[in-house]
This record gives sequence, structure tokens and C-alpha cells, in this order.
Amino acid sequence: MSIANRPLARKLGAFAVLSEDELTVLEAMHRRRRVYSPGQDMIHQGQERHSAHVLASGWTSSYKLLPDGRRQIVDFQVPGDFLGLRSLLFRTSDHNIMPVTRIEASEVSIQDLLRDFNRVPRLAAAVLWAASRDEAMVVEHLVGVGRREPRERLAHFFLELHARLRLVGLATATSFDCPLSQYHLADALGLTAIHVNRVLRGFRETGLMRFQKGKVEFLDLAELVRLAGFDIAYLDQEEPLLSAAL
Amino acid sequence: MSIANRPLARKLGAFAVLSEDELTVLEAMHRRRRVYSPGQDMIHQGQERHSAHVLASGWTSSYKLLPDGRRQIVDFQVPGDFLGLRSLLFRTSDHNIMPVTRIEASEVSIQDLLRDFNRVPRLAAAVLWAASRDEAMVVEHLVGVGRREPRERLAHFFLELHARLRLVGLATATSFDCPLSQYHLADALGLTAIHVNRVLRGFRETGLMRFQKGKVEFLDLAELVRLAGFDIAYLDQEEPLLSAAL
DNA sequence: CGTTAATTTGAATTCTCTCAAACTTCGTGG
DNA sequence: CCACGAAGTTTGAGAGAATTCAAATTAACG
Repeated sequence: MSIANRPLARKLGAFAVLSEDELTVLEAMHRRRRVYSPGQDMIHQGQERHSAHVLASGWTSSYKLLPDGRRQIVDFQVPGDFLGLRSLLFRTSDHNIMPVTRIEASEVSIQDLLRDFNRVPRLAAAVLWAASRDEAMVVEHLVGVGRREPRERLAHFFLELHARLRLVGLATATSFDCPLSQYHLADALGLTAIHVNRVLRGFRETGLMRFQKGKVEFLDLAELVRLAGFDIAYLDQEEPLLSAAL
Repeated sequence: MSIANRPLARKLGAFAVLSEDELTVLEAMHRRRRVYSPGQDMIHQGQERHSAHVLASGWTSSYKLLPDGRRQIVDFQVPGDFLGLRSLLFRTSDHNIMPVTRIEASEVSIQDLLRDFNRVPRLAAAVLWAASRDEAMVVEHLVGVGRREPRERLAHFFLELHARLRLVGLATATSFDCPLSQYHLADALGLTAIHVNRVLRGFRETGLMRFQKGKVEFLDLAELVRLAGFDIAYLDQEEPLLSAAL
């Protein structure tokens, strides 16, 4: 894969046009690549020594568990996303990360990151931007769970995923592959899988969208955006903020 | 107020013991202090030029609005907290910030911050730690709204506030002043104010805790912690209950 | 004081969950 | 290649929790 087409480079490209040097450093971040399998935590709550990763392919989920087993999925990560970046400064990780599919990811230590930041300072801003964007997504997620109806919530969820995947070249204008189960959706959106199923059936029957066999298809994108009240601004991914000159 | 006793210094002190130099820089952050009144936004969604602030006294809320007026409060800020730190790298602010009480806050520009980081590098780590902690609170908030029952949710909410206020010396072992209305609680916790009222009545009647006339009193802290499943680890602040000075 | 904001209570409704079970898909091993 | 089991999806019925609507009471503030 050519450097500039890697999901991470594409994503950070939405913040700033990247130079050859910067692209090279990003490429180097993928050096220590490893494969992880679905179902086994890469990082778990309370873990003391934890590092961050860059996700090269596949999907992961970050989540927290309550003592009685209830689960809240905080976010899903798609190619180009960082894993565990936020809690890098914490003594212990405060959440779990588990692959949803088979994934390829590369470990990035805080030392690596700081060294890279020194070499190409603009990269620091880009990575912090990505971290800010991650938090903005958690905030919007909170808004959905707290104040959106289940139908709006599902619609908004799929529209966000679509925008994120489009940015890294993994979606068409009206569809994308989605490896999540209805249990994933339920635990992400504060619903039961049964109710998720019913809402999805409603979407199918009213010709809004379809989610079947690992594929999301938008049938009436405009109406979906209206229903969800989806405003992409919080993803801050319109066009690069920083010109190459900065 | 002596420098080391300022809420901001106390809070960052939970991350690292601060030197005289570092305390002096923190003190300088409070130079451009201003007073803001409750009810009028300091920052609003979509605002283009926005800066961060340090809150010296009073409470604020950060929130998002849906097109039809529904409101989700993302977090409340108490003395020592930053306002709008997260979206500093964004083109436009993605949320609103409004004082809950009369407040004193000082503007901190990104330039100021970067200059200070150069002068005292450890401060950068401390501020990033504070930002990570803020995000951890949003995540825990999401867990509450998504997967905790209303009773657990309220209990957890008050326990978190208590821990945060204790850290900056604004709470006793079992109580603190709280200027929030039941509408605030409702919009923060994804409930209606009516239901919040009923849950609070239940707490009062069962001798768990009391929230009346701007004051929160814990009557059975142990049971409350158990009910909420409250584990302070996500705040990454050691031994909050041992901070003596009130 | 008088007015507005906030809290409190009641009754009815509605939405989502729980419980139960059938059906489908998919991977694995015989 | 089929049988089997596990995981995921789908449907139904009933229960319960939180909401909506309505209104009284209390507190806050100029």
C-alpha cells in the first residue's frame, strides 16, 4: 500500500497537508505490526503497563464493564484510528479494547511518539487533533444515548461511521461493510439487541436503510440525515486546516 | 489565596508534585481574570474563534443542543477545571459552555499555553493529564447514561462530583455545596426533571443521601458507593478522601 | 410583596425491556 | 459434504419503568 493511502495518513490529511517527511514518520509507525484476533482483550481495565496502537486494518471496540457484567461500548475504531491514546498518561487503563474482527495493529509507545513529535512537530498537532476528534465523537455519542430516540440514535450512529470510513476510503457514497452484530449496536447505543433489531426492521420496511449480512446500505440518505439531525461539524473533517506551508 | 491552594494547582498536584517555577506559571494563567454571569453562553456551538479558560471560582456546564431544543449536558466544570480545552484544535467549537453560577475565569490562548509548555515542559504533561481525565469523565458519564439505572446514575454522578471537589478542597468528607437544579441533573443524566425528583425523594426517604437547598449530604456513603458501583480509578487521583485542608 | 423559577405530587400513557422461543447463518469436525 | 452446535437474528406477548400531561406547592429574587 502506498504511504499516502494508508488510512492514518488519509485521516490526518484532513487536518493538515502532510509533507514527505511527515508521511515517512507515519509509515514508520506501522513497523511493529501484529495481528490480533477477535474476542480477546488487547488492553483491559486496570492494566498497569499499557501502550497505544495504530489500527491498520479491521475494527476494534473500546468498552467498559460494570461489576454485574453490563457492557457499554464507548466507541469502535476503524483503520487509521489510534487505540488507547487517551489513557497513555494514566497510571492504569480505564477501559478495555477488543478486536471486533481480525485486525492488524502496531504498538506505539509514548517514547516513540515524543521522539517523532520532536522530529516533525506538526505531527504532534495532527495527533492531538485526532485525539480531540475522538473525544468529540464520545461527546456526540453521549448526546445520542442521553437525548436521542432509538431511531435517531441508530441513524446517527451509522451516519457517523459512514463519514469516518469515507474519510479513509473504506466506504462508497451510500454503503460500507460493517462487521458489527446487533449486540454490538445495543451495547454501544444503550439499548437491547431485541430493540435494535426492531428499529432496523423499521428502517428496512420504510426504505430508509438496510443493515444485513455485514453490509450497510443507505437507501434514503437525505431522510436519514434529517431523522438523525446529523451535522458532521463535530468530526472537523471538511478540508485540511493547515496548509503545507505552516 | 496562596498559589499552591488554588484549585488548579491542587488538582494538577494530584498528577505531579509541582515546583515553585511551575506554580508561578500556573499563577500567571490566572492573570486575565474576568467575571461571567449565569445564563449567557461563554462559548457556543459553531463559534469560530474560541479560546480556553481556567475556572477560578463557580461552576459551569458544557452542553450540546439538538435542533428541536433537547439538551444534553456533557459535563459540569468546577474550580480548577479548564473550559474548552478539547476543541482548541478545532476550527469551530462543537459545544456550548454556560456558567451555572457567577464565575471567575481567565482566558488562556493556545499561544500562551505553548509558550508555557516550552518554559516548563512538565506542565504540558500535567495539562494533558487533566485533559485525559476530563475525557475519562465523559466516558464514565456515557457508561452511566447508557447502562446504569437512574438510581445508580444519580448516585454515581454525586459521588464523582464529590471526589472532584474534594481534590480541590471544596467538599467535606460527606457533603458539598451544589448549585445545580434538578433540570441540570435531568439534562446531564438523560432523564426528565420529574423523574430525577422522584429518585431524589427515594434517596431521602431511605436515608441514602439528601440534595436540598444547594447542598448535597451523604448519609450512607458506603451504601451509595455500592449502589453506584463507584470505582474512583478512572479519575486517576489517589486517595481523595485524605486531602485534609478544607 | 409579587412574580418567576424550581420542586413536588398525581394519573395515565407509551415505550422499551424482559422472558420465551423459533429461525437462520456460519464455522467445525466427523 | 453433511451434521452439529454456537452465535446471531427475528418474532411474540406481557410487564414495568420512565415519560407526558396537569397542577399544586414552595423557594428565590428584585
